[in-house]
Amino acid sequence: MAATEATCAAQGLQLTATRRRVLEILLEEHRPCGAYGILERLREFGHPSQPPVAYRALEFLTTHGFAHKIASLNAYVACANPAGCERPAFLICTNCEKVAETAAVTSAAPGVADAARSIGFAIKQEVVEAQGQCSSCVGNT
Amino acid sequence: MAATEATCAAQGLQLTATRRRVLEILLEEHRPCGAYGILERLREFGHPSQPPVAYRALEFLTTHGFAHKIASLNAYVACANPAGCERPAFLICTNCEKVAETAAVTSAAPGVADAARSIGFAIKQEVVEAQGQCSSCVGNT
DNA sequence: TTTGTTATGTTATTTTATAACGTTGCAAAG
DNA sequence: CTTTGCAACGTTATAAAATAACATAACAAA
Repeated sequence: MAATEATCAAQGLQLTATRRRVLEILLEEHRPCGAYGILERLREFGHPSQPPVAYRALEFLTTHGFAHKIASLNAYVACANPAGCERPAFLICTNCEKVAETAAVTSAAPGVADAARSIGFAIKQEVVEAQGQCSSCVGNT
Repeated sequence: MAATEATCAAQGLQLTATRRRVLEILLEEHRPCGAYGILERLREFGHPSQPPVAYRALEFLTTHGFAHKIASLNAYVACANPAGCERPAFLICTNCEKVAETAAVTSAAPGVADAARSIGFAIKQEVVEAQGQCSSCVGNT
C-alpha cells in the first residue's frame, strides 16, 4: 500500500478513494476476488456499487501494476511487489484458492521463446498461470 | 480432423454430429472463437443453438485435447496437434488475432519452476499465453 | 424389459464485462 | 475571474460468457 502510494505520488497518478478502497479489499483477502465480490464489499462501505465502479478501479490498478487479473479465474489480486513488478507469474492453489505471485526470469518458457523466434513472433506480454497445490494443501484433494 | 477421428475411435469417444461440427468450425477459422460465435455458426447449419450446446461440445473437445480454451480471450481454438498435444502454449497476435500453438519444453518458465519448488508448490497444469505480433503484423499498429 | 449410462434439448439464471451518456471537480489558459 | 479541457465519477442499460436444472432420447448391458 505504501509502495503504491509512493508510486502514485511519483508518477502523478490519482489514487482516489474508490481506487484505494478496492486495493485495500484486494490486500485484505489474500485470494483472487471477482469484480462482483469487490463490488459487494464496496457497497458495505457506502461506496457506489454499479459494475463500472469496480471495473474502472480495477483497470486503473491493473494498468499501473498495482493489481493483476488472473485470466484463468476471471479474478483479481493485489500485486505482491508493487514497486518493481516485472513478468508476474502466478501459482494458483486449486484447493485453498490462494495465489502466490512470482517473477518469471526469462521472457518465456524455453520452447515458447524458441518457437516465437522461429516464426518471427514478437512477444510483448505473457500470461503465465500455473495451477496446482500449495505446500499446505499438497496431499489434500 | 483425421487425427481426432482416429483418437476417438481408439479411445471409444463419441465424436457426435454437434461435436464434430464445432471442431470443424474451429478448424475453419484459424483464430480463437467465442462460444457465442460458434453458436451462431451452428444455427446457420440447422443445429440447435442454445448456449449449453456449444459449451458441452467445447467441454468435450477441450477435455480430450482436441481444442483449447484461451483463458485471456475467453475463446477457443482447435488443437494444432491433436495427436500428442502436450504442454500447449499460445502466441496470440493482438493485431490479426491469429493464434499459433506451440509446446512449452519444460514444465514452467525458469523462475516460475524455481519459485514453485522453493515454496513447495506442486504444479499440475500451466496456462501460458503470450500476446504480441505475428511475423505478418510486426510493425503494424 | 428393465436398468444404467451417455448425450441431447430447452428454459432460465448467474456471472462477468462494457457501452453510452451526463455530471462533477479541478487545474491551466485565456 | 471565467472558460476550456480533462480526468474521474455516477447511473442506466445491455452485452457477453457460462452454468444450473430438469426433461427426453438412444442404446447397450443385465
